[in-house]
Amino acid sequence: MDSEIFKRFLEEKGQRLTKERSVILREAFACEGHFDPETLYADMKRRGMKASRASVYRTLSLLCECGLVEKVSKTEHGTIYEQRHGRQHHDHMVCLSCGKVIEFYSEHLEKLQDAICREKNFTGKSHTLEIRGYCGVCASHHDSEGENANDR
Amino acid sequence: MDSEIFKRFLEEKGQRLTKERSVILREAFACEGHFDPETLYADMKRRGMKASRASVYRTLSLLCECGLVEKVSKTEHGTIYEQRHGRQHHDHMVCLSCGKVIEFYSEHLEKLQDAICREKNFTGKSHTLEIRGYCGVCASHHDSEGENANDR
DNA sequence: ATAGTTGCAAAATATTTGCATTTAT
DNA sequence: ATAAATGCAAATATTTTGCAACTAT
Repeated sequence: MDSEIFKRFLEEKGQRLTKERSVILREAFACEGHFDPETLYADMKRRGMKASRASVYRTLSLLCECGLVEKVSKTEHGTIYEQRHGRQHHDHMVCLSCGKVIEFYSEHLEKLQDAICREKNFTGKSHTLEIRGYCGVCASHHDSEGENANDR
Repeated sequence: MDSEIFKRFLEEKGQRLTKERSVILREAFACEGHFDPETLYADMKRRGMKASRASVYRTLSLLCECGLVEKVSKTEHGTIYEQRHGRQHHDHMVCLSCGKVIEFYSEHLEKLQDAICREKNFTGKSHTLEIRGYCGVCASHHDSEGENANDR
């Protein structure tokens, strides 16, 4: 179980798995995807669980440290985290027309990135690859329209 | 010239290319790579050019709007921008510790993405790949310590 | 005169930290 | 009794915004 992993991690540092930390861990893992500290805090409050905003931030740091959670990116609306335990890595294709998200994974792609990191003397910890374009369905309807110029 | 593009863009909106905006544009294009608003502002001041911090932020927004500059990512140390005009596509590595951005380009990587798209029947138009981790300098400090990327 | 721009200082946002109090062992 | 954790409020850091003064047409 995830809380066991966290507990062991904390004990190794002479720290404790408190009620508050358990609650925050549970919340983080409840949303099987991405989350940000404020939303997590709000959801927690709404459900009547008690832990302060400061504890949310402090606990998320710890969860990152032990690898159960990972900082994915920073946006206008704050840092985005995702729970990492038991989830396999994948990348995304996003359809510019219908918004569909296609997940994919390529071993070859991963290896290639490792090689590039080595070449640049960079210790890669995670990555995000988003390919924007048109899914099969939309691509066929697409020939005519003028579309947005968000290309790179 | 870049300032011509900017000027035309502004005039189309009924706005003006002021001295301050010119200075900021010049600064942004002076550093042939990445920059953040604070550094740009500091450099500008150091060189004795006059424009307020507020104008820096306001002008960077405009430059993004017209495509001469692009927001690359947000780090602990602020938003990173890069100048886009006449520059070829590349991807990024971002150091989680010091915020440094390393550019890279791999033909192989591009080809591989094309192949994956074909496989998924997806028509790729553009992509963003960000590899997060630790640059050579930070990685070495990182081994010894207890894994804390919160250096200030 | 008018519409746009500037700089400043205050506000907004997100996150971190100092500290007195509380909690677990 | 001791070490650690909590909540709060204040502090930071980055960015945005309101507004009075300024500038170009």
